[in-house]
Amino acid sequence: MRKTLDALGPLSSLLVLRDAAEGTRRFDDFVVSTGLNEATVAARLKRLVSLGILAKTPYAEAGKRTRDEYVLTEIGNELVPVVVALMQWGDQHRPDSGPMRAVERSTDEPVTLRYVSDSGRVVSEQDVVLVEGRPID
Amino acid sequence: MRKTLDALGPLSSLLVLRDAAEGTRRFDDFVVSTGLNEATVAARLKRLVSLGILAKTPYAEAGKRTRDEYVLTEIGNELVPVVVALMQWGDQHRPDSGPMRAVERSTDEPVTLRYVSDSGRVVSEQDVVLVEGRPID
DNA sequence: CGGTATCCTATAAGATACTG
DNA sequence: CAGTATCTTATAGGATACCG
Repeated sequence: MRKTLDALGPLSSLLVLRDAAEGTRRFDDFVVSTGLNEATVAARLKRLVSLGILAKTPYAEAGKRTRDEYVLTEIGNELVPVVVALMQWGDQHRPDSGPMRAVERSTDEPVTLRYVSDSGRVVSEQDVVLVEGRPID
Repeated sequence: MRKTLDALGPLSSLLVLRDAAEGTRRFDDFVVSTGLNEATVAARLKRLVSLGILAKTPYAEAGKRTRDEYVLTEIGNELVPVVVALMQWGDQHRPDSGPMRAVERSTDEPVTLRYVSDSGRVVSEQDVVLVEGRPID
C-alpha cells in the first residue's frame, strides 16, 4: 500500500478525484470545487493523468475553440471507492463535508460500500479483519 | 470531505490504520510494520488517538510491567474500508504492496468492498455516480 | 479560460541520538 | 520497549502575478 499512497501523493488528490467522479471536467471548475489554488490543481491533475486515473482529452463545444477536459478513466473509476469510503465515514463521524452521495445511475437509488463475500453475502464491518495474503497457517 | 482529510493528516495515517486493522498494537511493531520512523509513528498515533480512531489502553502481560497498546475503536474500524478500498485498487493497478486481504473473521472467507443498494443488491462500479446530497431536481 | 511562474510558510518525515 | 529531541531536506500548498 505504501507505494500506492506515495504514487497518489497528497490527500488533495482525493479531492480532485471526488470532483471528477461527480462530473467536474474543466480546470477552473476543479479550482472552485476543490477549493485548491490553480498551481495545486495543476499539479494534482498532472499527477492523476500520469497515473492513468484521469485522461486529458480535447473537447469541442460547438462553434467555440477546442478545450481540454479531464475525465475519469476506468482505472480512475475503480479508485472512487476510496473516496466513497472516506465520505461515508466523514458523514458519520465528522460533521463537515458537503453532502455527497453515491447513487446507481440508472435508478438513482443510493448505494453504500459494504463488504461482500465471494458468494455474494454482505458481511458486517465488525466481522472483517485484515490478514496477510498467504493463508493463515 | 476536506475537513475529514485535513483531520486525518498525511497519508501515512492510513499506513498506521492498516496495521492497526491487521492487529498491530505496540509502538515498536508499528515502526516496523509501517516502515515509518519513531517520531513519525508517534505523531500519527497521537493524531489517531485524538480523533478517536485508536484508543491507547493499558495492557498487562502476566508478570511484566504494564504497557500501553493502541487498539482500533469502533469509529476506527469504520474507517478501515478506506484502507481496504485503497488496497483493492493497488492490487489491481499498482504491482506493489504486501499482499493483504480482508476476510470474514468467523469463516476466513475473503471479502471485497462492493457497492450495495439499500435493498441489498450489489451494484456494479460503472453504474455508480456521485451526486450532491440533495435529490436531483 | 486554462493554466505557468515565483515567493513564501508550514508540515512531513528520514537520520541520529538520547531517556525512563 | 516506548518513546522524545534535534536537525535537515523535500514537498504541500496559499497568495499573487502573469500569459496565450
